[in-house]
This record gives sequence, structure tokens and C-alpha cells, in this order.
Amino acid sequence: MTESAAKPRSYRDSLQLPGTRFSMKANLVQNEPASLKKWEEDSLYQELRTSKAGKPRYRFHDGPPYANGSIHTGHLLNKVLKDFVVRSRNMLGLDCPYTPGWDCHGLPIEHKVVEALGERARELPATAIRKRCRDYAEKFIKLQTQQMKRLLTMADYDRPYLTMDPAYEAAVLEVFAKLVERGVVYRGLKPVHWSIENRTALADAELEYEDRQDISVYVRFAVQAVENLPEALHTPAGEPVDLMIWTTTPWTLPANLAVAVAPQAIYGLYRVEHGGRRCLLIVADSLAPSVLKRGGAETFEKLGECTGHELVEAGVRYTHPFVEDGKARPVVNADYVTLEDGTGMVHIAPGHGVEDYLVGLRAKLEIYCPVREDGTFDHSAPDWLRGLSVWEANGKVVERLEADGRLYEQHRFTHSYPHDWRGKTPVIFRATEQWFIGVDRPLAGGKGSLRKLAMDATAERIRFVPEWGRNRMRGMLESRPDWCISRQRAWGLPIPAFQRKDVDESAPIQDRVLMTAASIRAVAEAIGRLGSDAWFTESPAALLAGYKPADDPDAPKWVKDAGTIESLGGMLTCGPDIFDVWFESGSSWSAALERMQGDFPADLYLEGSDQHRGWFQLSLLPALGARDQSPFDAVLTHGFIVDKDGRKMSKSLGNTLDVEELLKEFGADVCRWWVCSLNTDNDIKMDIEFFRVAGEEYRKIRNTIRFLLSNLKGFDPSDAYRFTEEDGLSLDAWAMKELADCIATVRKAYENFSFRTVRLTLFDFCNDTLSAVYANALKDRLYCDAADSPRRRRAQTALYLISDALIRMLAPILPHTADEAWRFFHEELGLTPEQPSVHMAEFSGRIAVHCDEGWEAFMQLRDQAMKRIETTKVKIGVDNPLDLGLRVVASGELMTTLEKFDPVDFADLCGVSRAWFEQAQGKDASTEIEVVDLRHEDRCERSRKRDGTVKQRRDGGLLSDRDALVLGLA
RNA sequence: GGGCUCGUAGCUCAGUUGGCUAGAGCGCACGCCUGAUAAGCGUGAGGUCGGGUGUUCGAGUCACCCCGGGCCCA
Repeated sequence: MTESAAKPRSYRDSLQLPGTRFSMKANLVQNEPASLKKWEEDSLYQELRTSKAGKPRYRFHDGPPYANGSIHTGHLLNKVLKDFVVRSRNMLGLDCPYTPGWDCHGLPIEHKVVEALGERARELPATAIRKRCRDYAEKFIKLQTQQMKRLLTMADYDRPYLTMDPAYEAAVLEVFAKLVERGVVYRGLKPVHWSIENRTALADAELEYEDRQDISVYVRFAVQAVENLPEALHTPAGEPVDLMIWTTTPWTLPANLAVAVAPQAIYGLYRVEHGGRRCLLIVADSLAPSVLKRGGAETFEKLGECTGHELVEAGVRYTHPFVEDGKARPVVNADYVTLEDGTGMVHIAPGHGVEDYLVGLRAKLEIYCPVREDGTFDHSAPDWLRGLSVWEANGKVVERLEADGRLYEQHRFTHSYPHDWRGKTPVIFRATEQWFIGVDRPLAGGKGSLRKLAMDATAERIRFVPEWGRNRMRGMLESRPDWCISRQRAWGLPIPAFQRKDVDESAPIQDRVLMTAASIRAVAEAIGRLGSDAWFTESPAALLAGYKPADDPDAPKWVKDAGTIESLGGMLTCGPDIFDVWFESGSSWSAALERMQGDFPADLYLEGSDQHRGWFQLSLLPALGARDQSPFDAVLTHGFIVDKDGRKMSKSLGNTLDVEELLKEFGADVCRWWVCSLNTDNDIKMDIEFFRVAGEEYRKIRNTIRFLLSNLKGFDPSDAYRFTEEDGLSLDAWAMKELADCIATVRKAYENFSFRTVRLTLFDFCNDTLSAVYANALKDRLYCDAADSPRRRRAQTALYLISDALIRMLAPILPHTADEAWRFFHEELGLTPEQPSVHMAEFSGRIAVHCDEGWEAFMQLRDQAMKRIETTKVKIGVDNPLDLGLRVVASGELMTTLEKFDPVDFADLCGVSRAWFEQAQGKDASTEIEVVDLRHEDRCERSRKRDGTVKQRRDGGLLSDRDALVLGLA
């Protein structure tokens, strides 16, 4: 115990202690913007593109976010994941450009703009509204660009694609022209919310719900051919039977074309005494008592029952109570029919309700709407209704039903009803003419319909990550209706249909509208030059300047006959419809990917799982229609962000997190670290606490890098150690093997988009392999060996190689930190980096250092020794493991292995002062690890080890042989 | 209500075609070091695998039902 007697002398100055300017504290919030600025000044993105020329291309395509509001946590997730893809593909040696995009048109923006304008909006022309919408979109594109940059995402932000750019718009029209050419675009009817007052269709966002009083009626529809009813109903022969329906909009009864039933529900046949008359009625069994009593039935008796499905199967038909068209109407199935109210038998008017419409499509009913724009009945309605408004009709219809004895019961009641948000007047559902893309129409010159091509493409060829996306998308494709692509709004790309002035609505479509592939291409050319405002400012003749009717095989006769373009234009007006914004973003594979990047199809689309119905599907259909080819080879989807309890995030629940706040508190690298720790296949739980955890892990990574860099002081890479076969038993060979495994795993994980495997592997490597094992074992030789000892130089060489590889592997996840480390790494070694930024570099390749296979057993022995040390420490009262030694007694194969290793390495790995390997007596003796108390031996005042060689040296200090040698005191 | 999907230690995640006492990291507890120090190291305690019923020699893994979430529809 010599050191306790005198004050131990300090050998600190003789050590090679670590040092680096790479600080422990990251200060991300302050330093990340500086990195960003530097990358911009250096034109990093452009430089990268230049340097990648000639490399194999990776074609990635950004789905455009909507240009409205600040980015939210969903954007954070999506954009960071995309950035992982882009950065890692580039570092894998591929050329992966990334053009960010924005979805600019559409109602949310128009809504905001019109709302801000208030009453003035009504007087302004479309062009004025559009100008304001454009300004609005631009403002938010600017804002979101800044916010996305702040996430440290790397993209061609100077040249994004915007769906409102003229060139983009022209490209969308080209796609549309192709679809028209192939015969899948048609004009059809579809019910929409219709404002009678403003004579316009309204979107959901333009509706307000207010209470309104209406007449509710129970009506009897007479069954035809009563003998065909299912036997189970026990219908008496020769007596009339009625189906009873309920509606709150009697004015829609003239458009009734069917009755829908719930297929699984039970329906009963009832004999009822009602108003002194006997009749037979069919209603849902569970609703019968309340319905029949409500109508004042004196008595009722059930005769039989059957399911709704059986009624449909039996082909039950009925006669309309007052429309005398001689057509029997069917009973059809509809899953949406419930038994909560009504009679369980639902009046279907396909022209006056969305569900009715869908039922009508399935049952191949006419989408019939006898109501005109002004809310009055047209000539197809019964003569006593013609010209009356729907509100007047309500009363008339009830009167008529009453007079004919078809009315079972009526009463006034109050319900919530949609109103025009501006005019405050009630709206109606009215089928209007719209443009559709027919998914079951055969494609001209193709192999079947869009639906068939889509089902074929998604069957095998396209890769889905996760795989269940395939099933999900195919389910949607299988059941999707035709795509309604027209909207009656101002802020969008016009559908280039010209209407003939001198022909009215009743004429066949080809006699009143000019829209052929050739005419669309002529308009596309004009809009590509002038922008889509031209549709509102230019004359038809000007828009059609490049159109040659004579060369257009699809031009109607009246177009060919018109003579010059000027005279043709004079006959026309520009149609009022714009495209569904999904058609615009769904054409981005052409307008952005192909035209701006020169890539098609994409290797990958990456969006939230809601896009199976949205962008993925609505990109697939136009591309199949125009090219017979999917626009993507793979789709990667992620789930939605929910709170820590798994509930959806919403402002009203108050459980949202603000991206800017997160960035301000943690910095982008920490947020990105969090993203790469997630399983993104399904819901993603998010909580401020998780970012704290990510922050802790980040610090661990950072400190590990700091240790690596700080021990490279004085290392000259040109004088690096050359590993040979004989070094296979060294700690450093082991570390090199671990590094090689790590690189291989990380590369593969990046290739497979398994970012959490990347994180797990890198964190494990830093936390366990390096920090807990290798770095700890290395300290003695790094600090205490002579600066130029081969053992130390070999370790430094390993640290150098590890630093280089590790920084590269971290770069896609931690762009700022990796670049910062890259800078210090080179600066402090006085090196000119191969690349000015780690983001221009690529991942390390193979590490070819031989590692002895005995290492596995050696490390297993270490695990056992660690546990043994812990129990011994408690037993003999030792705190400091350097007061201990390890005696390993082994035999057989293990001993053969151990003999090859240096016991000093084992001691260093276990944190003890020294170790012995001894041959066990007897053949099958089991391995024994004995922990030896070394407190009676002297401790080296420099290395603090009790290695058995410690003695007093010339300078009076107690030193081990190694330390004495280093100091020249041996 | 329908389609797809998820529910493994306090938290984030692993758990191949069903097969050894269900793993890791974080956090936590206890201890060490004070030459990575607003750092670093060691050891340890934590789980009826959402619940139930089946199939099987054997189920976290397969089937069915239920409960609770999410996305998309209605």
C-alpha cells in the first residue's frame, strides 16, 4: 500500500489523453441552421447531382403535399423517411435525384380565399379568385419549403414541381388526351349537392347544416305478380300486397326507380286494418310494430317472413304509385340499409342521392333526375308536377298519394338539413352531368379495361412494402366506381371541353361538345405557354389555334364543317368544369418525374397508407390508361401518427405536437433519430417523452464518435498500421470484424428500407461493441503505451477506419452531426477529405482484416468472467475491478484457443489488472474462472494496474515494466 | 356496418416455415470509475405475449369469436 503512504506522484502529463474540438454538447438548434446554410452556399444538392453523373439511376418520386398550412408531424415522418431513402441510395453508389412537389389547386385553398374575401367574392371574376389562390399557394409553398429544409431534407428545392405550373398543366392535359383517345372518358350523370339559389354544385365544405321542417311520409308501393313472392311469406291468393317505404323528401318520389332492402334482415308480411280498409303490407320485422301503429293501424297480424335477400332473389317488382311509364320497378339489395328508422325498405332515386346513385350503378338503373337547374320539374315528370319547384312538389305529391290511397301515414318533423353556406337556402341532391373515366371500358388498342390492367399490375409485378398493401389496394380497385374527374370550381386546371352555343343540353354529347384528343393537345400547347388562366381569358379560337379539324379523325362533322378555326371558335364557349385535383397529382409521373427528371417509371413511391386509395391508385390508373404501364415498381407505405395511447391526433382532442416546437426543443437530428427507430408499417405512437429518449440515444452516439475522434490525436493515416494474418488475435482485428458485419448489415437494411434495423445496428455498434467493450479495453494502451507503439498505432488505425465508416453510415439519419463529425475528423488529422461533405461520399466497402475465429469463444468467456467478477466483488469487499485478476483454468479445445490469445487483452476486456490462462488437470475438467484478489500487490502509479511487474523505479515512482519503459526508466 | 391492419416487459422494438426456461436497448434499482466526466463501466429486477375458445405431442406464432386502436370506405 505504498501509494497511501505518500501523495501519489502524477504521471498525467506523460499520458496520451484524448482530445478533440468535436464537442460533447451538440447544440443542434443553433448549429443545424448553420449546416443548412453551408450546404446551400456550397450548392450541395447540385454538386451531388454532378458527381453522380453516369452512376446507375434510382428513380424516386415525391408525392405532392397540399400547399396549405404549416407542416405537421405527418409531413415530418413522411419527408424524413423519403430523405432516408434519397440519401442512402446516393450513398449506396446510385444516382438518386429528388424533385419535391406541391399540390396547388383545389377547394381547400379556394375555400380559404373566398372566405377571406367575404361578400366581395361574388362580384369577382374567376381570374381574380384564381390570382388570389395562386398567391395563397405560393405563400405556403415558400413556408413549407423552409420547414422541410429545417428537417434537413435534401432536395432540389430551387426547382420543385408545382401542379399549377403551365408546363405541368400541359403535361396533365397530354395524359388526359391519351385517355380520351383510348375511349375511357365519358360524360355521365352523378348526384351532387345542388344550390338552387346559386344554380351550382357545392362541395361538402360549402354546406351548413340547419334545422328544417319537412313532411315525412310512409308510402305503399303495389307489388306486381303477387304469386311470385317467396312462399315463406304465406301470401293469401288473389289479394294485393304493398311494399312500404318511408321518405323525408316526397319530391324525390317521381324519380323513384327501385326499393332497396337489407339482404340479411327479416321482412314480414302483415295483414293490417288501416283507415277502415284491410291491406297486406311488407315491412322489416323488427320495425313492424312501431311503423304499423304509427299509421294508426287498428289491428295487424303477421302471416309470414323471409329475408331481404329472398325478396330480391324472387325478383319482386312493384308499380310506381303515380308515374305511369308502364315500367315495373325492382327490389334490390343494399348493404347500407339499416333497421334504425324507416321501414327497412328504402326508396331509391339514383338521381337524388349518393347511396341511391351507387345502388343504381350496381343495379344498372338509369341515373334519372327530372329536376332542372332552377329546382323545377322538367318535361319528363308527370304533367301535374311540370314546372313546379321541388318544395311545391312536396305538398302536391303527398296530396296525390293521399287521393290515390297510397299514403299510409304522414307527419311533419324537424331534422338537420344541408344548406348553401352563402345563400343559407336548403340544397338538394341532383344528378348533374359530369366527366368520368370509365374503369370498365375497354381501352382502345389495349388488353382490357383500366380495372383489369390495374388488377393485373398489382397482382405480382408491383412490390408492396409492407406486403399487405397489395391486398388492400386490390380490394379497392375491385370495387371502385368510375372516376368522376370534373368539378365546378374556379381554382383548378380546366377540363378542355368546348360547348357549342347554339345547341341545348338535350342534344347528344358529340353534337354539343368538342373535346377530342387532338383538340385537347391544341389546348395543352396554349396552356403550356400561357398557363391555365388562358381558359378564362382567351377566346376558344385562340386556345384552338393549333387545332386542325381536317386532320382530326375524331372531330364531329359539325366541327369539320365549321370552316376556319375562327369561325369554329365563334360557335363555342369554354366549358365550366375543372379537373379533380387527384387527376393532376395522378399525372405527376408524366408531368414531373418524366418531364423534369427524365425518369419513368419510378422505382419507388413512398406515402402514408391512405394513399392506397389516393395518389397510388389515382396515379396507377392514368398511367395504365396512357402507357399500359404502372408508374411505380414499388410502393412503400407508412402508418399514421397517433398519441401515446394510440388515439388519433386531432386539434380538438388537444393531443397534437407541433413540428416547429419539436425542432426548437430537440433539433432535427434528434427528430430524425426518432423516425428511424420506428416500425412505420402501422400506427406510430408519438409523445414528447419519446423525443427525450431519442435525445439520450443521440448523445450516446455523439459521445462514441467523440471518443473515436479524440483518440486519433497525433495519428497519421499515411503511417497507418498494416494488418497481417498474425494480427487476427488482436482486439483490433475483432473490432474490424465487428465493423465489417455492421457495414454489411447496415447496407442491406438501407437497401430494404429497414431503417430501424439501421438504427438498431448502429446504436448497438456504438453502445455495445465500441463504448462498452472495445473502447474500454483500448483505454490503457491508448493512454499509457508509447505514442508510437505498434499496439497503439494498430488500435488507432482501427479507430480511424471505424470513424470513417461510422460517420458515413450515420449520414442519412443524422445529416448535421455526421457532416460536423466528418469535418472534425479530417481537420484534426490534417486531411483533405475525399469529399467536402459526407453527403457527397458513399458507404464504406469491404473491410478486409483477418479475424481469428477463436474470438467468439473468447468473448463468451468474457461474459462469464464479468458476472463472476461482480459476485466476487461483493463477497470479498472489493470495489475497483483493477484490484482483481482473473485466472482461467480450461482444458481441451477451449484451452487450445485460449493459448493463442494474449492474457493482457482478456484483462483489458474485463477491466481487471491481469489474467492467466492455465491448463486444467484431468481430461474433462470443466472451465473454471477464478477471481483473484490483487490488493496485496503494488499498483502502478501511471496505469493504475496491479499487473505483477510494479516496482519502484529510478524516479521513486511505482511503475509497471511497460510504463517504466515508456518513460525511459526501465 | 364493410375492406385492410395493429395490440409482446414502464417505453421503443426483435421474435424466420408453430419447437429448448419469450430476447435487445432505453428507463429503473444497486454498485463502480473520476484519464470519454453535464461523460464512461458492471450487475440485477421487470412479461398470464389484449381476452377467450379451438387445432396440435407442442401456439407469441395457425383458425374462430370477443375487446380496444388506426387507415380507407359506407
